[in-house]
Amino acid sequence: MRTAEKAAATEWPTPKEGLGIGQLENHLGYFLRRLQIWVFQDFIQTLRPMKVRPAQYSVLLVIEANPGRSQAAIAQTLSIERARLARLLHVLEKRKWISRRASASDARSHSLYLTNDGEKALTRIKILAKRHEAQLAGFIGPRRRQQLLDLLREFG
Amino acid sequence: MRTAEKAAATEWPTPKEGLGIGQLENHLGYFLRRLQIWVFQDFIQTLRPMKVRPAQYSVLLVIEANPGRSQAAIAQTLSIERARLARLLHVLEKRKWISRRASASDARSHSLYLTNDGEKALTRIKILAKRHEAQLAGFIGPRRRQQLLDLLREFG
DNA sequence: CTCGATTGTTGTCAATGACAACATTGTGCC
DNA sequence: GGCACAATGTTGTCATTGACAACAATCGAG
Repeated sequence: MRTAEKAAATEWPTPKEGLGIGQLENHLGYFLRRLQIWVFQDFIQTLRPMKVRPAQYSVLLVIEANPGRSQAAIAQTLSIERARLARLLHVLEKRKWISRRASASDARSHSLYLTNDGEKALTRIKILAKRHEAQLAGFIGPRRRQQLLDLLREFG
Repeated sequence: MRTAEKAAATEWPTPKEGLGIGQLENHLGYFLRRLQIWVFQDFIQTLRPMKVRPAQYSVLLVIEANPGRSQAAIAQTLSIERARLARLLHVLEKRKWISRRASASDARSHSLYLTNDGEKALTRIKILAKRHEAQLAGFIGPRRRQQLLDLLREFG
């Protein structure tokens, strides 16, 4: 039993082609990262016509879903640092996709909105994002994609 | 039916506390990245006593599982660029954890091995890594962790 | 042998996350 | 009202990571 335990814990199948990954097989983070990299790569490629990166896209969607909120609120929602969000917004503002207005209730904060240009752009962006999601479903299978989404969504 | 479709596609629950994330709810990449960041953060924190980062850890495990292989083979296995792996190995070599020997069959390539120090360090590293994985199971639940692992492992 | 491919290395650039400092403004407390 | 402390947005800096290009040395096919 002791030897069986040891064997079960240390032996890993070495595929004929390529190398084995050893105990990485037991690490969720490894596979999580590999898939995440694939997903982001595909997203960047698919969204290249609009030159939108994942972080920018997430900011646009959250502003769309919560117009008029402050940068701090957006940053907290997306777990982005305020400093980083400020720079992201600077780019989006230069592209005329968002506008910062002075908040009526708090002179420190800015209220964030999509501009008309931003809404138009987001419409096109969403079409590409949908295509990306379809490609992802093709890569890992629609069923597995939904299972992963359900599992991960529960503690966003 | 048309209105129902539209409602199902555009309305999102806005939680009482915090902001909604809009159509990000439908993007696997978003949740994938959030969990991956949590996992890596916890890994880095837990492994801090050994000052090992995820990439270094993965390299050590793959060398352990495939001693004597070339940098190109390791890089391909982990989908790391040769350039990046070279710099990673420089650090590991300075810490006396790995050794590069001239390959007998190919003068261009190096054969990679763990040193005795490297094996000893890896033993301690694995203990911390196991602790990290336990913490992850505590965070998302052991059952969900296993489900995610099974789902993700199928197309490493 | 010659030409193209492979291997390891170095340099550079962009994106990202982390931290610190700062001016401005809000809030709680006396 | 006045004061200390917190929050907000901004800028600067640093480290990590991935991507790409160039290079010398070497291999392999023809």
